[in-house]
Amino acid sequence: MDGGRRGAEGQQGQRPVAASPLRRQTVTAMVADHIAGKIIGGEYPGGHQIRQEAIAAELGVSRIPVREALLQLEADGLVVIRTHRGAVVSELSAEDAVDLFEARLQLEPFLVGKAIERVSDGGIAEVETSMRAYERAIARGDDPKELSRLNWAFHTALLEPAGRPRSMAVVQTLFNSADRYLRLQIEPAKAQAKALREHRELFEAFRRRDAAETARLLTRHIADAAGEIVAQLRHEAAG
Amino acid sequence: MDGGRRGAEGQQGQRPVAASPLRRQTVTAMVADHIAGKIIGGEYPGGHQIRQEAIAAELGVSRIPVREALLQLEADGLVVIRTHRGAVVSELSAEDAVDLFEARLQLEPFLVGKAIERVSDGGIAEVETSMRAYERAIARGDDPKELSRLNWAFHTALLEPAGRPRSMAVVQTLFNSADRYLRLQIEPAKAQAKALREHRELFEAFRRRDAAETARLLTRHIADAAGEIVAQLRHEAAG
DNA sequence: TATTGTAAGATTGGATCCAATTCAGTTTGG
DNA sequence: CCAAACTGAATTGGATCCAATCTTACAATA
Repeated sequence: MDGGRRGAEGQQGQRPVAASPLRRQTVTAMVADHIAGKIIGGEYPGGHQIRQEAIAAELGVSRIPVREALLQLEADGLVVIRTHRGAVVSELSAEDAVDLFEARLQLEPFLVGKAIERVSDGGIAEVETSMRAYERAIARGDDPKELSRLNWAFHTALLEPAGRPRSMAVVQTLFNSADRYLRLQIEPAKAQAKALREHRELFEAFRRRDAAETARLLTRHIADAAGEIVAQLRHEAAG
Repeated sequence: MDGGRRGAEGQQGQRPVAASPLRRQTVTAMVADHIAGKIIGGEYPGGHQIRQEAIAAELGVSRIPVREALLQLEADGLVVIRTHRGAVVSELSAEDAVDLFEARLQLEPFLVGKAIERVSDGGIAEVETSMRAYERAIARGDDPKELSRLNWAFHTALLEPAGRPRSMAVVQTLFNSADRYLRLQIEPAKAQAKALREHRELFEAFRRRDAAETARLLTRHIADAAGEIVAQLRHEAAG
């Protein structure tokens, strides 16, 4: 969800402790997180015009960090900037969704295979941890934004052991660009139960270090989500 | 090579013609192109510190557009920015090269397959055009930067008909990040002859709309380049 | 009426100036 | 003699102000 924004050096310990434990955060990074949150949370829908002055006033900063934040968000695929016309929350056509998901389908199964080749027991434990966190969040009925974050954390845990940071960054961007549309699909209880079951199957195969099976499950997992999102987008476009 | 920088609305007709044909270019875009050129051309080697003030003075602009240009270049993978520490031309380890090229190996053969499904006769003609432009440039002995640009134009022509702009953007970024290291490999006459032969084979298979063969050739083409670059990087790291 | 031209307001792009952080060299205390 | 603390310049991050561009509404003309 974060996209690797720099500036935050760790958790943000809210309280003003003495000898403040490194809560250094550049204003640009704060603004970027703020806007990204609104977009991912659906508060700024696709097509929404983002006015620099409005954001600046809202956060009590100047327009400079807002502009630089928008540039980063454009790199993450969340907004589109046109010269002298400002930033608009990027919209996703059905074709774009197919585009993004098929790219993920090429990359993620491959990466998970590499991950299984190299993963340590600790890495497997981390996958289990993030899976359980996701399950707990569903049980608690957490909001979609949090669910999305944890869903992505699970995917990250699966792929991270591959040791391919550049590919991971690409996959992250692809995910970010479609993320908020997945939110609609992940809400219904039925879809949640399905995602949960698929995550468990994935983890089981991963734990057994069964590369072929894991790749197959991951492919199906992504393709399923893609199918539903594309159907939804086509439906919206028609209606 | 461009990465889709905005601001240029067409060719830049140098002369100050009456009714100037839309030579509008934002300063940020100019600066970004300038720095990108230096990096790709090898003038700024990996690890080189980029000082905002120096660039600003050199181009006679303020530091604001320089900073924003650097943000765009970071998205293109050409520089790395660390808070309060400025931008450094990104370096490529052998592991990074493997990372980048294997990602391309997942995406490009897939995309060329899609391209063949959908390509028109005009699209095939464009591939031939860009291939011939590359051949002429080699015959003329053009500089490595120009060769790199034309090599990429050929790849673009092969993949563009797939109609997958998001995937294309990803591939472009992956290419940009390794591009300038390929320069070293592309210079020797022997390597040039090989690249040229492979391009011809690719075009032939593409023209026949032989998806399987084209994908196979493209895979080998990319893998070959990857192998040489990785070997070179390992050599440098050792020596 | 449809189209073109024009002017005012809104909005973004860029320059200049100030603040915060980093870094290199030096000093100080052990 | 070395490590830690300090001091200054160098450098980046951010605020304020000005310029360039776009948008919208309205008027003029065919």
